[in-house]
Order: sequence, then C-alpha cells, then structure tokens
Amino acid sequence: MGRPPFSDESGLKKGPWTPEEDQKLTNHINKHGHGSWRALPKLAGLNRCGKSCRLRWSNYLRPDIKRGKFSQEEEQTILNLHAVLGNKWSAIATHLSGRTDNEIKNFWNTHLKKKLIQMGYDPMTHRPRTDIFNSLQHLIALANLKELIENHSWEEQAMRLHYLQNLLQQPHNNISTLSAIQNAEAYNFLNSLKDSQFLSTNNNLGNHIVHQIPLNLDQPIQDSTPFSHLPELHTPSSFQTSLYKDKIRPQDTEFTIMRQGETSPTSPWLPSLSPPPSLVINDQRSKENSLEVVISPCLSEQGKHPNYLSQPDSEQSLNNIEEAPPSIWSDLLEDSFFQDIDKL
DNA sequence: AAAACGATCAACCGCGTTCAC
DNA sequence: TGTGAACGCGGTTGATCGTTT
Repeated sequence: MGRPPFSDESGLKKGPWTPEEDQKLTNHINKHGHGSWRALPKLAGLNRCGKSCRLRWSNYLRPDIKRGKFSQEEEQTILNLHAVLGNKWSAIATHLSGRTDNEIKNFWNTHLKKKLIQMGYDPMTHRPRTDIFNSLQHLIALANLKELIENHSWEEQAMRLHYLQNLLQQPHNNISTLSAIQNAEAYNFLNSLKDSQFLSTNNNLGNHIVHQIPLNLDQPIQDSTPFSHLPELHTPSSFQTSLYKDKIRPQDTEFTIMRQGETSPTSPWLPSLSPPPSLVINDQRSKENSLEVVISPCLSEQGKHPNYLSQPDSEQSLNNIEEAPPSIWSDLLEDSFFQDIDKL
C-alpha cells in the first residue's frame, strides 16, 4: 500500500517507508527524542524531510499506537466528539488513546460518515437531513428571487411576498422540530429581504408588505418596521447562511443557540438534554452557552439500546423523516411562482 | 479467470498558527 | 512590530486490496 518510492527535486525521498527507514527513525527517536523535526533526518541518517519523519512517527511508529478495528465504544466516542468538535481530528484523537488523528479521520470518512448519510443524518450537523438540502435547486432559485421580483410590477411583487408570508404564518402546533427548522429558514429568508437593498430601494413594495402582514400573531406589531413584530429566532449557526442573517422564527418553538460543530439536543449521539422535542422545543434558552459535553458512549432514552447506529438497519430513522409532516417549504416550492423560477 | 469497481489507508500537500529573532 | 522558519492540522491523493460482475 502507498506510493512507489520517488524523490522530489531536492533529492529527498518520498512515498512509502521501508522497514530499514522505520528502524533508523525509531532507533534515533528512542535514543535522542525527536527534537527538531527538521534536523532529525540528517541526524538519523534518513533521506527524508522532517515533515515526513514526523508524520511517519506520529501516525505509525509511535509505540503507544493502537492498531486494529475500532471498537463500538471508540466508534461511539468519535461520533459524540464529532458532534461537538466537528472535524477537529487531533482534538478527537486526544480522547482516544492509541488512535491517531489520521486514523480517526480515515475511519470517519470511510465508515461513520457513510453510516450517518445512509441513516438520513447530515454528517456535519448530526441532525436529520431536511428537505432543504434535497431541494438545492430551489434554494438557488430563492437566492435569485430578488432578481426575478425586480422584473415584476411592485403590486405583483407584494402579492407574491404576501403569499409567502401567509404560508409562513400558518399555525405550527402540530409540526415537528424538523419542519420548524425549515419554517425558520423560510422566515429568515423573508427577513433577509426586509433588509436587502432590494426592499429599501423599492419603498412602495416595502410599505405594502408592512400593511399586508397578518395580525393573527400572538405578539402584536410593535412598530411599523416590516417584520419587527416577529420574535427573535435562535437557530443553529450551522443553518445560517448569508441569506439568513436575521433570525425570525415561528414563535411557538424555540431553539438553542449552537455554534458551528455543536450538537443539538435532538442529536441521536448525545443523551437528550431535554425532553424529546418531537412536537415543540420549549425554552432551551437557559442552556445557551452551555458547552456541557458527554463523551462516553451514550444510550438511548430508555437506556437499553446503545443508539441508532447499533440498530440492525436504518429504516426506522429514515421512516421518521419520511413521516415528518410536510413543511412549509413544500408548500412554497409547489407554488407556481417557484415553478416559474425553475423554468428560468 | 479477469476486468471493473469500490474500499481502505499511508502519505503528501497546502495553509494557518506559533515561535524565535 | 515584522519576518521567516518550524510545526501542526485538515483535506486530498493514489496505490493496493478485496469484492463483484
């Protein structure tokens, strides 16, 4: 395995290490330590660069390296840590004695990532993949909405945006967390329009929207600023894009602020920090900035099954996604308005 | 039997950070 | 404070192995 030996222009050897080279490197480090990696090859009699020596030692020759398959417990630990740390392989490796960052990275890319994807989870967020990500073309179309709208009369623009608002302000009592997130995305999108140069340069349209905002929300409109009556939204930062800088959400759900790489209470890899949010997540704000992390292998709610990954197949989790109530996005995207966009 | 394909993983590369001067 | 060298990290590559057709 590896590449055939060859040299770079400086004459230093590259490619796979021979047993003789391994022996030289090991002997030298055992006697003198590695010291300066740059100086090491010369001192050890190796025709390699220091970087190559360091890598060979830290990933292969180090005496405390554990070899062989990852155990279930190690696998679970990696999942838990990745949910919190993201692709910080070296940080993850510090919690798995005998495993190198390279090994963990490879294991993640070849096994765990695929496993998560097959189970319907986004390997980066550790959350169920939403329709949003299956509708990339529609999102791209949304990004182009401004341009499209500018080609219509302002009355028509207002009508279409009003339609969007009506969809977004439907009651959410029975929606799942998943669709709540999707709705939040839709809200954020609309809100992004509010501050866009597009609306500020289309005063007629902006005023029209203000007057068209339905008054059936619990929270009254505080002022005449478009959308300002909508409550503050807390969404995972990993869901935020340039389109969604302002955070507006349906007010009957709340989200814990999460930084990139953090996991959510709904992550299957960590024990729930709160009751299962199958319908509504209530007041998670007290947990803001809480970085409490459970690293040990987690158990399911009942404490009987290790987790989703240990189930014989992933159909259950996939079915859960399929059974999620239709989101506002599907309504939005079925609208002829968006179908028109597709034709562009 | 052999070709095609996918999986695996050691090693390389480039970039950001740290440190010494 | 600025600069360059050294280091460390994450992403990517590509040869080899195993499986499927």
